Amino acid sequence: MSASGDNSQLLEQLNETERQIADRISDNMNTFGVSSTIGRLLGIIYMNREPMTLDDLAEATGMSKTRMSQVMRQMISLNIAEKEHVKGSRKEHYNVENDYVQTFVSLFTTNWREVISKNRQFANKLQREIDEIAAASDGSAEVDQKIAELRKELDEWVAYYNWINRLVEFFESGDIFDAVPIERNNKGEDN
Amino acid sequence: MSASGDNSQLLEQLNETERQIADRISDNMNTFGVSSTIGRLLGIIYMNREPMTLDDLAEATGMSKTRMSQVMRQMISLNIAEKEHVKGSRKEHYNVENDYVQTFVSLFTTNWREVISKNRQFANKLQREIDEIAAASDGSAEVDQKIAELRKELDEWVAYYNWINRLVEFFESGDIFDAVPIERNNKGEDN
DNA sequence: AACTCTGTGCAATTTTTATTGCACAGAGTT
DNA sequence: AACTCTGTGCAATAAAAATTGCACAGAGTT
Repeated sequence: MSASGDNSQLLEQLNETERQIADRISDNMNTFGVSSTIGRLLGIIYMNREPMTLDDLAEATGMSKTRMSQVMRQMISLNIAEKEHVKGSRKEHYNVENDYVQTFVSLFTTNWREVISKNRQFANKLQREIDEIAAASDGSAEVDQKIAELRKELDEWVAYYNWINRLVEFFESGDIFDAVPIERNNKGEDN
Repeated sequence: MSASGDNSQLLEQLNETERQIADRISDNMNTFGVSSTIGRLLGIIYMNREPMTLDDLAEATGMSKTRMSQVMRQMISLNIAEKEHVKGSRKEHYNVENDYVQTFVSLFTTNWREVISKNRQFANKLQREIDEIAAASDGSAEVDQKIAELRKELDEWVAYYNWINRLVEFFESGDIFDAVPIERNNKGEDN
């Protein structure tokens, strides 16, 4: 019953809605402390449902191709995007994980693994330094007490990063989904 | 028998070590996407083991009191610091959670709760918009297919934030510690 | 009331981060 | 080989975030 003018107006509304979804994805990414353009590209590629080239992205965002290149590289190092070779095209295509939860897990584990690694190195260094100072100690109560304090601190530090380490493992192995399952198709479930 | 010169040199080394710990704490905070000064203050107050005033902090960091005020307010809103009234002093004192893991949990839950809230509002709005468009649909295959796509997207979105919501609950309730226990060294038996 | 602190709003400044434009290497094509 | 793309290094620029200095309100003190 409707004219084709209505049709194209509806389609425009639908596209606008898609754009809003992409924006929301982008906003979510901010919580991971990554640049907002990362979130934007993630949202765009996700909603596009097909891998995209740097030129596609530059056009979609209105930004420079150089920036697209920088951001995609960063996304790859965060494990939330990957290159995909499309035959017949010389351009690199980029695709993103299309599962929200999986993206969450990837970002979480990638970010924290890096921290764990640094923390471990630091704990080793701290251990050596404390031992060294202890060896040179003049035995005064003040020094000894401080050494004991630092030793305790070191213990807590080690316990901390070991915990994060196991936490990351818990996410990455998928065990998290036994404890906190993903409930799909449960309409109207809210609290 | 050591001279007092050795003693003060040792103490200086110990203080330097403490400073390194504070720095590491600060670096860890970056992963939560918060300003590095937040991490710095957290580290300083933590290692100080006593609540501190804005003036104390300004002196410890060499930064302005205004900035200290801004940062402490932010830390309080992130649930990782709190005001503490010290009698006999007119100044506000600030204290921080002294358990690394608990700080992690606080930041995690505070940050994501905010996202969940925004996502929930968004999902409701999206639902309404899709219904509205569907009601105005001209029944063309193209429009209907896109509407169906968006509906599916909405479902996934809802499943996603419901999952994060339950995840946050899992952390906040402490159930996470059944699944991933904190393994403390038996050395220091505090708490 | 007058006076003294203490914390913070606000605009200005500094520092950091994001973004671009250009050029050019390397790979693919003719 | 010469020629054409494609992605990226790099230095410059624009935008955003952090930081400061000043001023002033409100609360506590004399």
